[in-house]
Amino acid sequence: MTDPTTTTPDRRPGGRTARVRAQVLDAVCAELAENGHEGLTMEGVATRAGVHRTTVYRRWRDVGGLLVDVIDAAGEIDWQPPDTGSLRGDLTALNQQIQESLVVQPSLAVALMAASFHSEQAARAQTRLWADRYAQCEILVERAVERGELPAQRTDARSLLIAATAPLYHQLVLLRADPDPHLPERAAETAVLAAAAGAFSVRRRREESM
Amino acid sequence: MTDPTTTTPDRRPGGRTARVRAQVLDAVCAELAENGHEGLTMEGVATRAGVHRTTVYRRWRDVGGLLVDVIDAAGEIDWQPPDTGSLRGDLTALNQQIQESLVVQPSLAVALMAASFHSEQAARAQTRLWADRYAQCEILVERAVERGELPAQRTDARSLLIAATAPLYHQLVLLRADPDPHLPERAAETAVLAAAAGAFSVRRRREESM
DNA sequence: GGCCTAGAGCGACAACTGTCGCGTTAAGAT
DNA sequence: ATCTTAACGCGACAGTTGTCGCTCTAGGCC
Repeated sequence: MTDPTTTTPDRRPGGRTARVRAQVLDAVCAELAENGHEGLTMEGVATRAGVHRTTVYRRWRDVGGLLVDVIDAAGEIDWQPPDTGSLRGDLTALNQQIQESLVVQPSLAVALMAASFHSEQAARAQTRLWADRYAQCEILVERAVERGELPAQRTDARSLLIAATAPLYHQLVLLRADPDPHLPERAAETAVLAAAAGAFSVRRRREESM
Repeated sequence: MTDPTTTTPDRRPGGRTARVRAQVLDAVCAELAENGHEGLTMEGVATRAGVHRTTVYRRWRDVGGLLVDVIDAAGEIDWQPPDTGSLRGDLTALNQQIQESLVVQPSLAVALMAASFHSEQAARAQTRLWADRYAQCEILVERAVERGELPAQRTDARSLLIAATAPLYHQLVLLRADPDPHLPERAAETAVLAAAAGAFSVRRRREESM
């Protein structure tokens, strides 16, 4: 029945344990969505998951531990960057996805960001997730270069992506401005114009001091 | 001694009351700086301020109330946007100020941002402060137009400012990247290039759908 | 100087949070 | 089927947080 090559002398990750983990993580998301990151409490999660407080404390230690697990789980669902046929279209679509995730009520994304200030571990998990996503998105820039939309001169993909997406996060998360339906497109377009003007060309990296 | 025209029938804002307030607000900043937003507790503030717990609870209600007061106090110190003689220089200088405020350890700015997720009131106070600062900065753009650096065609100053500054906040606050000494200048330059390419011209506001 | 009272101090209290030791359940291996 | 023990359930516990009623101090006014 079990694979004889894999000896499991110690850990016991299946059955009840796995079920408890699933219940608890579901409960965390539900609580986050319902009460925001503020209302996320060990007690509440345990109760909603139908599990004893002590269990949650033992396995996840604190709220930060719960969030790490949730964030890591979010990183495991596979996500593909948009592919619309043009850089501007791709960035706009990407920004629209971002805007939606930040604007939807309740926003798990915002709750995770807010909550990741609570715990160093959660912050690191969050950082890892974002690094992955931005790395995945670099293909947008590569495709644009192949299509000839950007000069063959290599472009700093990451900077371009940050420039395109940062205004959304800034407006919606930090400045808490009302969502602007045109913002995704305008931010994307701004980045494309800047790229066309050579703002992200790698050659610029060599200091041309002010 | 007291001004006879100002009748103070109810409130009693002077003397001990004012002293207590000053002690408490100082204590909040000290605690924020020392233990981060995480270690900010009513108890700790009261103790450090040499004041009884109940007093803090009564006057500020909760941590959010304390932060509102601190943020509002920060808004009262008068701040002037840089004036270097060129748009690129101004934005670079602005970004350098931002980067420094975010990177310095401990960063009161980061602590306030993180903490403003705790309380709706603190978040609003924070939003007000930022709105003020960005409004003040619009003069950078006006001066650039007067100098002929930007087309006379009106430019959306706020969008330009956001585009120039957002990458800093995004990298340092949300992505938690290591500070890049060139980032302030590069982000400023990117915004200037985009502006020169017409990315923020008001005419664009009329929808040219994708 | 003396009076009035806003606001601070104080201690007691209930509610909540996190920890611990021990008994029970069921996953995994034979 | 049976055994071993990882992981969960449980109740008890100390420490912390926020509230309340009361007393006392000192600011503002005469």
